Amino acid sequence: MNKRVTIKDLAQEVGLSLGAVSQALNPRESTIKVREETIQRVQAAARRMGYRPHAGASSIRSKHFQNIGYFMASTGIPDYEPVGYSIGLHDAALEHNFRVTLIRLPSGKFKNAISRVFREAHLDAMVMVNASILFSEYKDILQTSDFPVIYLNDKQDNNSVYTDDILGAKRATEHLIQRGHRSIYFVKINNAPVVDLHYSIADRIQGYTEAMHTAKLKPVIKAYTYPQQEGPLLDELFGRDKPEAILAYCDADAAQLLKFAYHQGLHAPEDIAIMGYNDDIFSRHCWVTLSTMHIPTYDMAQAAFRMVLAQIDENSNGPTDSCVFVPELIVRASTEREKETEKEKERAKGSELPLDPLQVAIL
Amino acid sequence: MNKRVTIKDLAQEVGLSLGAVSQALNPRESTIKVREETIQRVQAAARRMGYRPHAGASSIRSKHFQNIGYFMASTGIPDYEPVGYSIGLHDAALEHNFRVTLIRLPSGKFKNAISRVFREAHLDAMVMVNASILFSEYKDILQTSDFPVIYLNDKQDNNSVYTDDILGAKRATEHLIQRGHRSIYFVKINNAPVVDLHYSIADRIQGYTEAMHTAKLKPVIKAYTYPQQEGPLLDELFGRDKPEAILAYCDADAAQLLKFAYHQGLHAPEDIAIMGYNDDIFSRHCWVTLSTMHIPTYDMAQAAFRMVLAQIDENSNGPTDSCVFVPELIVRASTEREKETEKEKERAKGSELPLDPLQVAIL
DNA sequence: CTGTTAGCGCTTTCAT
DNA sequence: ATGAAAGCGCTAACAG
Repeated sequence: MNKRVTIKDLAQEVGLSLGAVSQALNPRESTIKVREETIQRVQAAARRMGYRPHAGASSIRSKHFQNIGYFMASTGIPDYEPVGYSIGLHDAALEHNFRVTLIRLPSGKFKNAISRVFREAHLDAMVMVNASILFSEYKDILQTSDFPVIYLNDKQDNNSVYTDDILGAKRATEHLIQRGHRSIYFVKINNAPVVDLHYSIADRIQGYTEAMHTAKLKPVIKAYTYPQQEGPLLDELFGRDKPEAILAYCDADAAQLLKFAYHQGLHAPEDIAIMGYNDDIFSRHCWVTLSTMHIPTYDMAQAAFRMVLAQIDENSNGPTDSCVFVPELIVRASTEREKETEKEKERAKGSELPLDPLQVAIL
Repeated sequence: MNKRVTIKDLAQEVGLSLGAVSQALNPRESTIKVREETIQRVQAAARRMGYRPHAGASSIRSKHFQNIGYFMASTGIPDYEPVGYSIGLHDAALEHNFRVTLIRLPSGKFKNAISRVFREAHLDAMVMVNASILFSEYKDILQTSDFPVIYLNDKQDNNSVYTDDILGAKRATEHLIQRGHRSIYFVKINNAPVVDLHYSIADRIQGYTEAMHTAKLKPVIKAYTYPQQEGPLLDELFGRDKPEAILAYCDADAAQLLKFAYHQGLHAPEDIAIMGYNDDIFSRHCWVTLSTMHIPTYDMAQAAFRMVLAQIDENSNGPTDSCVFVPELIVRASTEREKETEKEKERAKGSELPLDPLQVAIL
C-alpha cells in the first residue's frame, strides 16, 4: 500500500495553499475564487500524482456524504428483482456524483441484526423499495434517523414514487373488453384472502372493478392459495364455467395460470385470454408472451433520485409531493387472436439479440 | 437537522476522556484498556443520547473504510440478475460490519463517465461479477488502484470464485446419457460463432465433449444467432434428423428451445429432452420445468467475502487461491419421462408459497 | 483572487 | 486503567 497522495502534497507541488487547491479541485460556493488557469494546473498535477480525494475526510467538514442508501425491502432470497430500479438509481446518482450503498434486510443467521448501515452516519438519504413489509424495528430507526427517505413503489402522500395502478388495471380490463370478452376474472395467486399488503393489490382490484362496472359487466375477483387450493382453482378458472379472459394480479401469476391452462388442454389466447401486469421477465420470456402493463421502473428510480436531491438541496422545506407514473399497455401473444403479432416479432428481434451477449448468457 | 451527538459529548456525559470513550465504544488493539463496567456504562450512554459514529471521521485515522464495492459488470439494463450474489455478499458483509457500495457500468448518456466510486477513496476492496466484459479503461483503473479485487463468477488463478463448469457439463451430459439418449447436442443461442468471452462457454463445451467421448458418442456443438438463423435452427434441432436430447448452454437458451420445440409440435421430454444450466429463474418458472445444473450463487458470494477479508486482514501476503464450487444436478420435468416427478412437486409446494407473499407478488 | 488558520469527529500514541 | 494531546485529510471562515 503506497503512501496516499494528499491535498497537502498537491499544494506543495503546485506551490499553492491547501484552501486554494481544495477549491481548484472541487470548485464550489466560497469566498475564495480560483482562476481557470489555476484550476487546470492543479487538476493536471492531481492526475499526474495520482491524487484521489478521501471521501471520509471531506464528509466531516462538508456535512454531506454524497452517498445514498438503496434499500431493497425483500426478505429471504427472492427469485428475481426488478433490476430497473437499481440501475435507474445508480445512473442518476452517478450523474450527480453520488454513490449508492446497498441495503437489505439481513437474511440467514443474522436475521435480527441491525445493519451497520443504520448505526453509522454515512448516508445523505435513502431510497426504499417495497417499504410495506418492513419490520417495525426498522420503521422506528427510520423515524428517528435524521436523513430523508424516499419511497419507491409505495403509495404515500409525500416522498414516494409509484404507478397509478387503478388506471393501469382499468386500461388492462378495457383492453380485454375491447377484444370482445364479457366474462373476465381478476385472479391473484398465493395469498389466501386478498390481503392489503401492498397498495397495488387493492388498486388493481379497484381499477378492474370500475372498468367492469362501466362496461356493465360483473366483476369476479378470485384469490387462490397454491398448491392447497389447486382443485378449486382448476375447476373455477379452467372448468366448464370458465371465464373468457383473466386479468392476473402480476406476470408471475399470469405465467402460472398459463401453465395450468396448458395442462388442462386450454391454450391462450384461443381458448382463454390471460393478461399479466408489470412487464417483467415473466411476461417477456413466457412460452406464450404475455400482454401486460409496463411499469417504467428505470424512470421511476430516476424520479426518486430527483426527489432525493430536492430533499437534500433546499434544506428544511418539508416533504416533496409524490410522483405518479402511468403504466403502459403492452399487447403480446396471450391476448391476441394471432399467436404472435408482427409488431411483437419485430420487438423480439430487437431485444433478443442484445449488444452484449453476456447480458443473457451469463449467470 | 439536529446537532450531531459526537464522541466528545459522550465523553463529557460519562466523565471520561475521548480516547477512553473511543475504546469503550469499539474495543480493539490498543495501549489503552477499559474495564468491562466502563464499556457498559459508555455504551448505555451512547444509546441514551442517540450517538451515531461518523463513518467518514473514523476512516481517516483508522485507514480503512469498512466498505466494499459490489461491481456488477453488465451493460445496459439486463432482464434479470442472479440475486444470490448480491444477497450473499450483503449478508456476509453485514456479519462483519462492512457496508457494500453498488457499482455498475454507467448506462444512458453518461456511458463513458468514470464513476466517483473509482475516483474517490472510500473502498477497502471490491468484488466484481462477470469481469470479462470490462472496458479496458476500467481495467487500467483497477490495476493502478491499490485495493484488492476479488472476481466472482470468473475463472482466474488467484482471487476468484467460480464453478467447475467442465465437471458440471460432464455431469449434465452423463445425466442425459443415463436417460438412454445417444444423440445429444450442445446448443448455444445468440452468438454466431461460439466466442470465448466467458470461461463457462468453453468449459461447458469441454465437459460435454469429454462426457460424450467417454461414452463413445459423437459430440455435436451448435450455435445459432436468433432470429437471423431461425431457419437452420428449427431444421437442425427439430427437423427430421433431430437429436434425442439437447444440453443448452444456459437456462434462458433452454427455455427458448422449449418454445421453438413446442411450436414445431414437439414436447419435452417425450419427443425431445432439453436441459438447461444455472438453475435460475428460467428453469424454475418455465412452462415445463427444466432439468439443470445448480450454481450456488449465495455461497459463492460468501466465499468471495471471505477472500476479501483474507486480502484485507493479513496485509501484504499476496494473492489468495481461487475458490471452486461444484454445480449440482437438478432433475426436473424437461428430461424426466414422467412430466413432473413427485419429488419435483414436493419441491414446488415448498417454494411456491413463500413466507413473504410480496417476494413474488411485487414488481 | 490567494494564503492562513481553525477546526470537523475520530483514533492512536504517549504519558501518567 | 485512564487522560492528554497530536494528527488523519479535508473544508470553510477569515484576512489580506
